[in-house]
Amino acid sequence: MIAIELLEKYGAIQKNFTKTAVIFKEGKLPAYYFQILSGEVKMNNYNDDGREFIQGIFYKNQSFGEPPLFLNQNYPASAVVVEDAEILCVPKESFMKLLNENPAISIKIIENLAQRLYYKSVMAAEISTHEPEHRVLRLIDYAIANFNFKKDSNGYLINFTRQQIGDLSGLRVETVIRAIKSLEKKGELKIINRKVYR
Amino acid sequence: MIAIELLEKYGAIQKNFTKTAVIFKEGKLPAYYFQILSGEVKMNNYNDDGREFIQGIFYKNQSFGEPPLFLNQNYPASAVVVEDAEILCVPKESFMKLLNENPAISIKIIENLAQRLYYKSVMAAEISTHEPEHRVLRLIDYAIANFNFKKDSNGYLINFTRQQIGDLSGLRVETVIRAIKSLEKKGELKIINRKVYR
DNA sequence: TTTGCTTTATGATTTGAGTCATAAATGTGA
DNA sequence: TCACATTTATGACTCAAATCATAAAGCAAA
Repeated sequence: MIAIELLEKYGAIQKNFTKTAVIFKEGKLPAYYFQILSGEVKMNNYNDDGREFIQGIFYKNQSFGEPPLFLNQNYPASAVVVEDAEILCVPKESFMKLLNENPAISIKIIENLAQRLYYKSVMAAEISTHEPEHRVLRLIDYAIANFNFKKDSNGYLINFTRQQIGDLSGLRVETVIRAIKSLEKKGELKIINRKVYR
Repeated sequence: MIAIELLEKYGAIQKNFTKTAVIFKEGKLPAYYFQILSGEVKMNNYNDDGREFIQGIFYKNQSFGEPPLFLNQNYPASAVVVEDAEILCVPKESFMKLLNENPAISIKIIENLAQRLYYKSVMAAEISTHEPEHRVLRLIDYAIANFNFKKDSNGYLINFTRQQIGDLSGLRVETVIRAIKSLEKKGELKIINRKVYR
């Protein structure tokens, strides 16, 4: 997260998007640095038969879509608004200027990218070698550690739908539902009127 | 890749490792920045029943294992020598000093991490939503674009064993062998005395 | 409050990658 | 050159997750 004043100094403009709006499309060239002021954004892919994979979900104060920006490559995934969002957009050229003139920001960016790589590494190993229950549990634990899920007397409320968990972990909804039920039986998590707690 | 002279200025020492040596273990805290002078290194995980997943393979002039270094987190995977390797190691503290005193290097690091995130994004989507042939082909194409595989009249020689392709794409050897055979039939690649060309 | 959409849920069936067994070709080191 | 490990290869069988079908609960908006 970069200070809003700094972004504004480099020509950031605010854009507002409503639910389901597409911020950018897979395959397009990046033109902006994006930082979320409010709302929720996901990055996703679709395979040939329309099956979705969610690369990540991003919230207030988080940025997204930087890697292709730094590499001058096409976006490997699309960005879609999940909850109405206000987003600061800094044009590529001025963002690069910002970086060059503010070395401390580079370190922030490095930490941010490192964090996301870490997540991808863990999930890659999960997805390719572990069974569904393990995958679901790991995803939930990662989400607790990284998103600000609310904690109450039942534990952390996992603010994902079963479908989202599936799309993040490469499983089908039904499989996620069954995995969650089974994990509940094993005492790994709780289901209280359809909401998942851990 | 950071200039060797610069690394030496910040106290880099060279260590030599032989095939199968473990440079660091999953779960340990990072203490060094590593850059390869010669040889080949893989980063990998094992799941509970001993199945391997290869996070990435690294060659001359490449660095590896930085994300946890920047985050003060445990390594999410181990680093194992694939071909005898000479490696420059810079102690964490002096590497951080190097970064602070050389802002241009930060940009390099950012580009490097961005590149790896890009790969992980593509492979994550592949692994979780595509069939084996697609996964194998994408991995091969990525490898051609990023490693210096040799090109001759038959095309690029894919310098991976079937097992390595499997461990990188989350498939079993037999499945990879069958996928490659089928891709050959479809004309997507060639097999010339057991070697894969594309 | 009615209508329609999303989310959770469950059972039956299918299927494709994993598993197992086996072997030949190749490479490596003693 | 011999012994052993690695890599590629193929066929038969298994099984777990995907698929398909269906439905009820919840929610959102008209």
